[in-house]
Amino acid sequence: MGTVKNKGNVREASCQEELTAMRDSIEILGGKWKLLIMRYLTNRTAEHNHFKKIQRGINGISAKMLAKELKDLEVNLLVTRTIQDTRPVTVDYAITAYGKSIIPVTDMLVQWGLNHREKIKEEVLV
Amino acid sequence: MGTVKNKGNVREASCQEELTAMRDSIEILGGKWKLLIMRYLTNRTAEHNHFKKIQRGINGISAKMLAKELKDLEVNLLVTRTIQDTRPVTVDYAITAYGKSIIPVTDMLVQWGLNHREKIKEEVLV
DNA sequence: CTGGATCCCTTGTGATACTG
DNA sequence: CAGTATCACAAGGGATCCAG
Repeated sequence: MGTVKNKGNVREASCQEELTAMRDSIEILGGKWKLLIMRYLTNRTAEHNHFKKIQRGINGISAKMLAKELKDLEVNLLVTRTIQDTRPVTVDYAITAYGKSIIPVTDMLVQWGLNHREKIKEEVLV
Repeated sequence: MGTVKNKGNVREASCQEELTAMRDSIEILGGKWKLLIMRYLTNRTAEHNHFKKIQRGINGISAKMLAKELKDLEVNLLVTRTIQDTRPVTVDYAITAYGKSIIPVTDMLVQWGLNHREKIKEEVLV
């Protein structure tokens, strides 16, 4: 992609583009919680996920953090926020169609994490 | 995977395992730089990559950060560190066979980042 | 060139208390 | 229940100087 000058430069250019793209991804999805939240929501698209439920589902996250992270995700069109007309009030969060585009990312991270745990075991034995 | 008690619990258990696995991944690969470094190195397995060269390749990273991140990656067996017998001394870094296991992860992030940029364009037009 | 040491500012994150 | 406000601290990260 992009302007192709010659064999030597093509690769250079695309590598830099790759790094830039990764920077974007990391900026939006980075940090300790966002991908966990996204994964949690993708695993429960069938249910209503209100604030407290999500907080209980993601071990260790504080209300403050969860609120902030959800807001960020909403701004980036990855989740929706819906105020339910209940008493007391609840707010449901759901992953958007676009938000589902990050499933491959979390899939890879889940796999890698599981694999890494195996790797560590091996290393200890060796 | 894991112990299967009944239909209802299976999904619960595996979901928590997924989140735990992701936490591991995020802990090891998280932050602003590590995945960029890994990507940089995977794109240049054929070459010798010494410290300064990497720093130049990854826009904006300071020597302090690069040194720290490379050390972390080395501890986790993702990169190797080789002191070259040159004058003045240079040190080469290379991705390990195991380190290549994160290529799928960075691939997904690159793709997502590129895709996201398109998405943003669309949104602006709408 | 590599990269440790130091200083310092910014940001992330947690704890707690509080409001609608 | 949802979410904000506040305080407080740890971690992230930049700049600079310096030594092997």
